[in-house]
Amino acid sequence: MTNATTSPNRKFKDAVYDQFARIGKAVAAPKRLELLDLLCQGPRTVEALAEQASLSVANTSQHLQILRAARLVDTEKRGLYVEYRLADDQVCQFFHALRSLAEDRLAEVDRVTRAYLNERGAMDAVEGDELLRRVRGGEVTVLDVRPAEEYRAGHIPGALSVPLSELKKRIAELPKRREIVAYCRGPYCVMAIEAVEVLRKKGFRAHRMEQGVVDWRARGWRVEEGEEAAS
Amino acid sequence: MTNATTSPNRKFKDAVYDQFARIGKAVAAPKRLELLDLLCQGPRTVEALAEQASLSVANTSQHLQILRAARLVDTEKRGLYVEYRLADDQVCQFFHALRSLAEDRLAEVDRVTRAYLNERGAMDAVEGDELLRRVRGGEVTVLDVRPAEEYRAGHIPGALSVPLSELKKRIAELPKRREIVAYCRGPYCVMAIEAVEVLRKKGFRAHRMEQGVVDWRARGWRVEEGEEAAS
DNA sequence: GCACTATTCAAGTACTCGGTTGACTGAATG
DNA sequence: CATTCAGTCAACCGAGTACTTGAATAGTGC
Repeated sequence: MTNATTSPNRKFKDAVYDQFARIGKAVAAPKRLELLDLLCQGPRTVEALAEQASLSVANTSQHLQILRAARLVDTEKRGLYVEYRLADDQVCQFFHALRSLAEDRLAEVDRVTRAYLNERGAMDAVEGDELLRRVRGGEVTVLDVRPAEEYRAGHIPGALSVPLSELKKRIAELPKRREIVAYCRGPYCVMAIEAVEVLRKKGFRAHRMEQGVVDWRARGWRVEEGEEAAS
Repeated sequence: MTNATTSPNRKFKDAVYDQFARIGKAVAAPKRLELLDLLCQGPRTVEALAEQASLSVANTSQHLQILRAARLVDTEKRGLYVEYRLADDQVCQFFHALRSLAEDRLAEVDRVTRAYLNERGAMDAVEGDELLRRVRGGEVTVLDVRPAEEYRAGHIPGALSVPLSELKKRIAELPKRREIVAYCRGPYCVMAIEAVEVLRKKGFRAHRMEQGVVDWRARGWRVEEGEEAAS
């Protein structure tokens, strides 16, 4: 079949697919996918990434260097810190293509999330597009419960920034009568779930929106940057 | 930081990213990417895949089972053979997203292909969109040099099926005056390159089109199926 | 039944990968 | 100038992976 000395065609193909596999290998580890997901929300330091992905700093650094070797992320030295960011918007899109491929093809993804939501006490069914419509129409108070930096890097127009960690302190600021919709990083981020739990306990009418800023942007809708208007 | 007993949030996230990584792991091996690429052209038996990817049958079977476990491919028993096919069109799209990410981000891909083309004797620069326009306009004779089954599974409208293996025999069928454009599986498939070499040696005006059927379809253009009209 | 074929399974080996630990670099800060 | 802090590097271990070889499991045709 293939003779002992591999043909130049074969060599070429092997070389090309080896290159493609560099991308594949980079996204073959769950923790690297988690890091990519976080970086889709905006740039971050190694330490921040390590904490948010529950990794040691050394380990995080190594994963990031693998991602950098695959040219998926870039670094920038900012004073004492090293800031990691996605190398290109295409990377974020690719991550989301991978994610939705997994959602569509692997029934386990759905199973796992359902199990988790059940365990947390039967979250109501997400209302999907109807909820999005009301958010867009400004019919509800929209809460961005992510850390303030991520809000600054981009948020849904009109959303208030109330990081989950500050929610209890600042709960008095929120309008009691109006319906509240909380969102965070996306469908697999649990901050909005917790926020809704807190809000409901205090008597608010609160819902969780699965979509994050990235999904919002993917639909071609406008994303606002910077601080919110002074209240 | 994270206490000994991992929080349920962490467990959930780990479980979710583990699932995503199943897709990642599936595309982490160059040979599996090559198999996926081949399957993008149409269904095939294990043996055919093994031969075209220069793998042993047993090894091919194992790779295919990994792809199947990730739900990227499906099997169908056809008499004595097992036919493997992509589980969904989304898989093909995902493969192409990965490929173009690699092309855009990894300079090595370009370097490797240039080196190969040079070695083969300075292929002329591909003319890209201008060539595509002429192909669409029917201004040239279009040659599909892939094996006949692949032609049948889908080809560029109006293209003639002349598998590379039969080209020398059937070269008399081709119109001598008209310009010929040959295509095969895509930019990293070498059959069209070889076809053009043969044609030029025989005095034809021949060019290679980088794009394959998949790229054609990705642009939203019509793809024809089945045999060519009797000549 | 029998031989034949396409594919899969099982076991073994060399290699790679993820993660830990601890030392190291290089830029502020006292 | 020593200290502190963010991040990286190096060495190591256990688990996993790609590929080979040889046996086992279907279907087909006689």
